[in-house]
Formats: sequence, structure tokens, C-alpha cells
Amino acid sequence: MNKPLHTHLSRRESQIMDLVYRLGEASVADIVARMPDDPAYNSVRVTLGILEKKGYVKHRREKRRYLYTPVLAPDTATRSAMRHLLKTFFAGSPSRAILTLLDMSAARLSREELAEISQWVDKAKEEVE
Amino acid sequence: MNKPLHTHLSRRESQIMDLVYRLGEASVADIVARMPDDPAYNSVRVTLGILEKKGYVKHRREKRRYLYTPVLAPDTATRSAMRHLLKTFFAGSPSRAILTLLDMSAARLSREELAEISQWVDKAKEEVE
DNA sequence: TCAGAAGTGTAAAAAAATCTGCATTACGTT
DNA sequence: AACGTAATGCAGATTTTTTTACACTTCTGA
Repeated sequence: MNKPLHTHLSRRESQIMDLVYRLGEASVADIVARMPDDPAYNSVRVTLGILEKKGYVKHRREKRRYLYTPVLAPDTATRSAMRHLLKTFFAGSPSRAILTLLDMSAARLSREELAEISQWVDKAKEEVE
Repeated sequence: MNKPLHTHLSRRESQIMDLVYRLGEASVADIVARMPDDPAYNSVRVTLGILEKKGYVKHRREKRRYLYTPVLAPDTATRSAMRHLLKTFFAGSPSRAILTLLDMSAARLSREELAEISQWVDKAKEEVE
């Protein structure tokens, strides 16, 4: 039932879903504030309603407003988005994606983060027979 | 002039751009064959025309057909898409993205690929002062 | 060389997405 | 409890996207 988001959502719907994932839980106002081409409050609200009817988000009430959260677990959505990126830009090769990430962000990685990555790679090395 | 693709393209337009990047150079037929919900040949053709007018793709003629390629260099588009993914699903943290990739694909990484990643990480370690 | 198949150009119709406006409801403050 | 503000509910209107249709062009091969 949960198709890959990208191919099924309209432009606004994707923009909004991205923000819902990014924020974790968001009110209409939270989302409007971060939309690139600031649409009207009501437009976002209507679109969230559509996304809810389609089963992509749900809401709970907090005081007088609605807080929206994704239905698909963040981890699942993340992997799905990553697979899509791999397929589109890396011919499906995870190592090429990792190298690109390292290249893009080497300067911003801390000693601790680098150590953690090393550790994972070492563990993976053991598992290759 | 080249805005981030995601936020400016319609659903069909993104689907098509994804395929243009994935294939590198593609005819209308190549694209139609890989579209998830097989739209009519003519629809794809018209949409490619729109993408061309908007400056996202260009074409050259080969025999009687057109072959489309992206205007924005693949490397640039890749990094832009990656940044967007980082922001949306990893709170901007490249290391978390790398760990997720390792986790998703450890089983598919060859000894050589793991070695190459190690090498990069080691190089990055030296640069952290 | 000429008939047919495979493409393209373009404009207009159809469908889908997005926005707008207003009525209504809920909360917070006096 | 009553008022003002900030939300929601919903029903069109508008705009954008997507599809369709048909005329024209280019290549292929009998």
C-alpha cells in the first residue's frame, strides 16, 4: 500500500512530506514557515488533509492545533529515499555514494564520527568472506 | 537560475528528470519504457519539451529521434540531491547518512570497495586537527 | 522511389493540483 | 461567561499539469 513517495506525490505534496519528515512532528504553521515559495496557510492545510486521506500522514490535536506526523516510519522512508537516490545518481552503487558523501563533507566530520565509520567498515570487512 | 530540482518540478517532470540522470542520455522511448505508471509516449514527449524550455534538459538528434541529456552536470545534480536527502532525513549529518548506507548495503560491498572507503576515512582523519 | 513505420510540432481538451474565501469551532484571556 | 484570536471544514474557482489528437517529417527497405 505504501508506494515510493517520489513517484506518487505532487510537487506541493512532496515539499510538505519532506518537511514532515524533517521536523518529525509539525503544525501547519511550522510547515508554512519553511516552504520555499510560501504558499497560503490554507493551501498547506488543505494539502495536509489530502496527504492524510491518502495515508501518508496522521495528526493529533494539541491545544487548538493539529500536529502532523508521518505514517511511514522515518527509518523506512529514509531507506526508501536512499535507495531511490542510489538508483538515480549512483547506478545503485552504495560505495560510490559513500565516497561522494565523504568527499562532500570531509571537512565537517569530527574525529569521533570518522572513528565510528572506521569501526563499521572494519566490521563489514570481517563479514566479507 | 538552476533552482533545486525537487521543489520546482511537477510529478511527471521529476520522474522524467530522474530517468534522464539515471540513463545519462535517453530517447523518449527509453524513458517511457521505464516510467512507473506508463504514461502515453506523447505525454512524455510533451513534458520533455517543457523541461527543455525550462532549461533542465537539451537534446541532440540521432537519426530520426531525439536523445535528451541533462543540462546540469550529473555531479552537481548528485550533490544537490544528496544535500537535500541529508537535510530531510539525516538532520544534515553526513556521518549518519554514511552509517545508514553501510548498514543498508554491508552485504553487497566488496573487499575492494571497503578498502577504498577505509582509505578515504583515514585521509580525512589526518585532516582533522 | 515510394509506402509504411517511427518520429516530431503544436494546440487544445481533460484532469489534477493548488488556492481562496467564508463559516464554524476551539482555546486563552479578561 | 464573553470576546478576540487562531485554528479547522469544506466547497468552489483558478491555475498548472498531463493527456490527446492530428498534421507534418524523416528514415528504412521492398
